[in-house]
Amino acid sequence: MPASPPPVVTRFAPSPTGELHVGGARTALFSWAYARRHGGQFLLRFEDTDQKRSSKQAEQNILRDLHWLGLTGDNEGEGIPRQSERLDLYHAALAKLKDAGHTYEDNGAVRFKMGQDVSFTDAVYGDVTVPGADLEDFVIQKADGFPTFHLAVVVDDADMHVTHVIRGQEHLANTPKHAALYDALGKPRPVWCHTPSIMNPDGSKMSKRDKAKAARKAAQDATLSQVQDVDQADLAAFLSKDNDSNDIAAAIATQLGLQLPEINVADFQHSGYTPAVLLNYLALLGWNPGDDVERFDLDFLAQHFDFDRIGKSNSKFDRDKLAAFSQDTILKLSPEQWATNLQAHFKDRFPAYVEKLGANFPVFAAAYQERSKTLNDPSVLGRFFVEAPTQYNAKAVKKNLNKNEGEGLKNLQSLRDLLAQQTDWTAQPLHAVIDGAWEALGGKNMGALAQPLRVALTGAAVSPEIGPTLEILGQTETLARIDACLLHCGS
RNA sequence: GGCCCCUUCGUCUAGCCUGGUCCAGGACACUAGGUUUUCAUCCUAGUAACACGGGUUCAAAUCCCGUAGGGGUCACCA
Repeated sequence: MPASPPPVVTRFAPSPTGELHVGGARTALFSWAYARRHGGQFLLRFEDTDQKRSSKQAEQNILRDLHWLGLTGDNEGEGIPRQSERLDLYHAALAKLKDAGHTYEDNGAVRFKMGQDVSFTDAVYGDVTVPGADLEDFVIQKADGFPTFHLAVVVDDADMHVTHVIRGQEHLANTPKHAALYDALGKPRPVWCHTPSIMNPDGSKMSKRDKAKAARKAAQDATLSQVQDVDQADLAAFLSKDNDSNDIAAAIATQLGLQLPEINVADFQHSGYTPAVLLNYLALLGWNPGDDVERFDLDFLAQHFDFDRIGKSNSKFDRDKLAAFSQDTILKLSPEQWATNLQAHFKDRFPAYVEKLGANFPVFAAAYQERSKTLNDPSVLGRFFVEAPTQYNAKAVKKNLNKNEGEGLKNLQSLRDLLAQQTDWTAQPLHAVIDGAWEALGGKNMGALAQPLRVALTGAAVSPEIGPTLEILGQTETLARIDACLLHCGS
């Protein structure tokens, strides 16, 4: 009887040196999906052999973001392994390699001898052969006694019975080393699957340093010499590229009113994208199910994901398309669900709106369901609901108020009187009032009334439907804004 | 620079393995028109790509070679 193949085991093994970025998230997603597809296990592990840069905080943040995405490791229950806590394992492996004559010391570090040609098969890039002459002896144990990444991954993956290693393409060149290590250790090699990189629209690699880069450039362009809450020395260090602190980048962005590029999963959450949308878009960056299917969920991926449809070339991250996906899912939500989601997000991000809008929040939400690409959009588009206009767009005033000898202003004045008498301040009747007034005026276009009103209420000519807009604002505020506008714009 | 990898509309991609059904399909973006009280939604239509040069073949986006461009890697980082 032939031995049945070992159960599929994949893993996501980030180094806890920073936030989870989209590239990592996609790797995790692919690993998760492959394991699910084959009824296997998806494991997590922290690769913290870099003692200087690793932190527990980073571990927590990565886990938080993974969970937000809906990806959980099957070994979280028993505790996620940390390489720093498995030194015995590496030392044992090292001893074995040493005994077999595979290693030699080099200034306190230990190197592994290469020399033979190495061949392996990658699930995406196919057969790879590297001549021994191109392979250098490499360090497997640092002078501090810690294993290097190369030794640790191999030992851990073997120990955890990982059958499929899915990781970024930058590891392709490391793979001959890993293959040689598996062989020397007498362990079966896993299937390697290297994924292409995710790039910025300008073609550069999307990296966690992009935020620092953008902030630095903006600070230099603005010849910024001081930043609130940032120490002078730290700022100087940041500006001279001595560090890439995201905190400093964020402080600069706040001071300059700059929008930093979204790179990390948390950035996209912050910007008002939902996990389902991010995951869907990310999956499509480098993989596709064939056919012309683009919109799908985790279940679909768990049923259809496979390596053979992963592309070989790098792809650029297209925010417009992400936004379109997001808008699409918002449109498909029931009004109740949308209002619930939006309120939860606003409580967290824009509490002032929740406070000010009060019971009107669902009306506010409904007004912006068709107008939002993200959960953040209503905070920008609907700012006038919480802040009265302080100035009026000149073009809008000219077109909607002043034109035809102040026709708009006159209409606004008569509308004000009608609205002042209104008792039922809800969208439907309010709409009816304007509708009636328009007919009474014998106008051919309701805009003759609605547009002057919009200018008065928002300072410009854009708002949701006029009925809900009035309802949300409330009678007192509406009248006050009309008066302010008449005073300001009426000559 | 050495070694390795990649190259279809502006972008993500289908098609390539198993040449003909591809004067190349979908999506996002863009443009035009329609619906509409503004914006948006929605509907309709449209622009737009096989990097280049050689082969092989009756026939090439698909196979082969070369060139160019892009990416990765060459750490006691992962």
